[in-house]
Amino acid sequence: MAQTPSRSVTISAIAAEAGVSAPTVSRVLNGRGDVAPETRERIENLLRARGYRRRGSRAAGERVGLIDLVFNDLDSPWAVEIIRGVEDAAHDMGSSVAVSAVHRRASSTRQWLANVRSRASDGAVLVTTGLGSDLRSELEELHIPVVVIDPVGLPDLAVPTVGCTNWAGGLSATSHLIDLGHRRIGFVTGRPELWCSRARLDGYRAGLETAGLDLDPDLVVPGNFDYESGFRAGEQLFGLAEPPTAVFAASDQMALGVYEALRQRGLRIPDDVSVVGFDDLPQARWSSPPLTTVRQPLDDMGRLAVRTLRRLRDNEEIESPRVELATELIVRDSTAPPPAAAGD
Amino acid sequence: MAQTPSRSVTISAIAAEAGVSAPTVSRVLNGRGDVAPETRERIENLLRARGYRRRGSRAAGERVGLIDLVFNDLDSPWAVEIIRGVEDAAHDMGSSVAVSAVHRRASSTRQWLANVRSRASDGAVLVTTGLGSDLRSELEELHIPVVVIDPVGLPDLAVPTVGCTNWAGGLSATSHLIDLGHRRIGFVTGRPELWCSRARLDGYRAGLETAGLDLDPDLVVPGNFDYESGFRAGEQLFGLAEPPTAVFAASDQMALGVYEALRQRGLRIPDDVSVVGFDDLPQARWSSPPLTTVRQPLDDMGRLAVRTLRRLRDNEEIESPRVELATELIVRDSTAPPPAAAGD
DNA sequence: CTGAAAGCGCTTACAG
DNA sequence: CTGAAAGCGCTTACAG
Repeated sequence: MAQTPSRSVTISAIAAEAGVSAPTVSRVLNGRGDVAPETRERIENLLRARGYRRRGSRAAGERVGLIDLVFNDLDSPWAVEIIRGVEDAAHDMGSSVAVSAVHRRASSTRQWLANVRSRASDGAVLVTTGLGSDLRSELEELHIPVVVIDPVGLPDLAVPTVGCTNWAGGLSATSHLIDLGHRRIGFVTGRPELWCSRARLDGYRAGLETAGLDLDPDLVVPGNFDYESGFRAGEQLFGLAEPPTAVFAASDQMALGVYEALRQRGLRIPDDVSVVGFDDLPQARWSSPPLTTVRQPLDDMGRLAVRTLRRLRDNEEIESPRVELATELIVRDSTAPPPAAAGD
Repeated sequence: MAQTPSRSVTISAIAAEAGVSAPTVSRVLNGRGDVAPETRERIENLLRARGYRRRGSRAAGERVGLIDLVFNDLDSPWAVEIIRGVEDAAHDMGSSVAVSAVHRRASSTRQWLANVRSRASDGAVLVTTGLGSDLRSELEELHIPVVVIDPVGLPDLAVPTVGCTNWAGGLSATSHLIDLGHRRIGFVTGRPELWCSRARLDGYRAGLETAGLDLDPDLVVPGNFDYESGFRAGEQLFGLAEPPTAVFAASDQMALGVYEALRQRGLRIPDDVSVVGFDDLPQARWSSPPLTTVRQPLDDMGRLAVRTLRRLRDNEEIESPRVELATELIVRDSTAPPPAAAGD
């Protein structure tokens, strides 16, 4: 897993290997027009294969002072949390953070890679929601160390990954509701194809099991982490003949959707129904009532990712390719004993 | 206002001016120890005065492909909105965005400047909440073009600034409530030292005046844009003998604080009280009920800032040192006719 | 503590 | 379309 030192991947090295002169390679790099198509292709392949990166007059092992932080897109409500952590840790080592979103625009990734190559950086932190493994291999070709932050939890051991304990989080949220006296607890799932969704669901199951409760399949409704899906799930749950007295949503966004569904039905939180989320975005604190939720330490995950990047750069050992930080239940005002039990 | 081309601010130029050799300047730049203190100081001053920036083997006018985006800190709930816009526009011109927070840590700014100098960038977008004009002048010394995004609205003509129409926004929110039939409308102010707060307040005043309503000083309570201050303002307003039927808060955060104050008093939105915010953060859409608010086009402001930066770089004309983008009232579910008027 | 010399990585005319 | 030569911005030994 040690990075190829890439000491001598210079223009002239590439030129020698390609059997051309340095200026020709330079022309290819700078997109000048007048290079024979086949020469260009040969050189381009070589550049990729050898992981060429512009080094200007910098010394071989010198730091650039820049770390790439790559998102799929910047709509994710937790993006800032991660940015903050990454910026903070990077700042401590005198680096800046280049934030990019590679999105939908497919051409985008290509262009972005060209840009990364020309301006160089000391490493990349990828925030994946299925951020293409193709991107990862392309970056590998640039011989830039890569760490993946994975709030959605796809375990991939080919690359160091930072995540959080989704299962334990799901368990603690469920246990909290059970401890309050709830017996019918709804669950709104995350996107089923993501591992974190399964882990949270399994945590919910484990919580019920521990308490000797049966899982009622009607109470598990699918969501995709979005507000809207939470809203629809809420409508479905409270349209049931025997609705739950509490809902655990696998994201804060969905929990807020449940809030709105409850409000529209005239149900009060937590008097009539308790709600728990997952993430602890700032919004959780500012919702009305403030949301009880499972905190995912996104900023710490960002910090750890940067520190891991540094170890990779320095060729130090990485303890484990996958590190999970602890989640923590944050109890606020959206949970209370169920109405029936209140009279007990 | 045209930027000094800084064509020839090279190490050897500085060396010549300082009466030393190039290697000595290089040593100062790289923080090597063995330079006489007074030589070092002389060179450092010169570097600053001439705006030296490392250029490696890049050609004179060549782009670095990096834009700095500087926040005071990354807690501001609108930070991502701006990041998204800046990233988008930068991406379109093949640049990356280096996001930094200079915060409380005072040493920070110095170190950050050193880093900017060594890695270079094509320009800087500062997001100010009173981001020191000292920082701005330091950046000027680096001869990096600077544009200020100012969601809080300090007009400063020394530097190109992008803002939004705070006054018009305040007016439209107030008129909306009046049109619904409200006559007692509370206002929660922003931080009084910021211009945007005054502009929004004046928009509120103008709205009342247009409708021939008197301003009741009891209905104007101070806030500081934060959630907590909104909560306290809500408590104060609804502790009045004659409370308002609607509240216009100068930020979404404060509007959400008002939500919570109302919930705790058992008052319903919009049935009992209408609430309007300002900003249109994503949270506004996800609050319960979804918040009617004045949209501040933060992403567009970011995009415009980048485009202005490019014009500065290319020495093109800037139409105006201060551009204000239009705000827009977004009507959602937190506003309705007042309870009394409902029976009319 | 400082400079003359050599060298590195890259680009820019120029010539064919 | 390509290369030999010159040159630029910077750094690294080396010598004093």
